[in-house]
Amino acid sequence: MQVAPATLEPQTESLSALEVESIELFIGFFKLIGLQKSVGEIYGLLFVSSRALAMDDIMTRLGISLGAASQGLKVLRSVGAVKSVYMPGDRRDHYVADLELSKFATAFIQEELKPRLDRALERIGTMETLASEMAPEDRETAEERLERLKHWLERGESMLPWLLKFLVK
Amino acid sequence: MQVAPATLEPQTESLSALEVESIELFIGFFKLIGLQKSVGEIYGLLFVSSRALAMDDIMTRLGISLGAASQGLKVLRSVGAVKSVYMPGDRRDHYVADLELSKFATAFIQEELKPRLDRALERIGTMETLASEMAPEDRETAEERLERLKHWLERGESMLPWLLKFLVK
DNA sequence: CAAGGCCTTCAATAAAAAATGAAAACCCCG
DNA sequence: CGGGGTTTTCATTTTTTATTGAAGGCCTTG
Repeated sequence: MQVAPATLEPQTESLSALEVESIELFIGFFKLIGLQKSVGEIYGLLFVSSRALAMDDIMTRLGISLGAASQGLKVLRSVGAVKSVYMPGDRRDHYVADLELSKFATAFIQEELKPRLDRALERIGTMETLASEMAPEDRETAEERLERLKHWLERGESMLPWLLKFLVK
Repeated sequence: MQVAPATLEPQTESLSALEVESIELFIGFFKLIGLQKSVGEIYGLLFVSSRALAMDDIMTRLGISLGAASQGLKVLRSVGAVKSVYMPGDRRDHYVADLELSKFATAFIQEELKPRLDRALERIGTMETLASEMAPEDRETAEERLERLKHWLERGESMLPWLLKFLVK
């Protein structure tokens, strides 16, 4: 009968100091643009890896579950932050980090920021209608403020194309 | 003896359609820059209010707790999104929304984005040292990628002053 | 300087978000 | 097709984050 290992810890092959730094860096970054920890972990690991990793490697090295790895990779693929490469003689997908960092910013701007600005501007239209039906003294305040907010949002929106151009290469 | 009200619901004076729209709009916005729901609610309410509101009013109208109102106002004061005005004959503080919307963007950039970029650039310094001690084939990959990341971050950082100038007024 | 209204704090609770892993689906290749 | 390796899905559990409200501090006022 086989004896149990000396410790009860999950046997994650330990990460190098470089990997740890990279992972922490990208966790922080990705959180900022609304992506979760496990997504940042995976990208951080791949970023400093000189070879492509299979999902299995990722789970083991990071000590995360199968589901988390699968979902994390799905997100990373969807924003183009990761691509799979063919490995002869291995049926598993292997992933490498896409180094075009601007993709994250682009995805964030186009998928988070822009839609939110559009939605807000629509909503202001609704609010202008509602405000127009109010008692005069309240109406004036509301209309002035809505106008102001609208201007500011439009200004923000007008900046996005420029911002994109600046960030992409 | 006074009879109890007919319903058991908390007697939040109901919000107008305009207020609801405003609140939803700012909840969304504030979430984007990492502020919580109750903070957005309070600002949204104040934004369309033509008179200053006491903390008590805010709690009642929004149906949130004393603590949430207090903490929400604290956050809003700290980013300058709200200011208190003096109301003769009333000991309570009364709040109005500061309409300088750019303050939110500015606070976000200076208190969230900038520090994070600085921290990331520091970290890259550490990583470069770590990379230089690696085996040649891995070292080369790591160094190239770190260089690339560094460039991109520096580029981002260089954009911040411009962005601030654009957003403020 | 005491009483009471107003506000803040913070430990406890509730709500929301993320991670887990078993079950099902999806492939290849033979 | 059929078996087995690989991946996805999703109900459950865990973790994280936000909210609550009682206790206590701070003022103002009488």
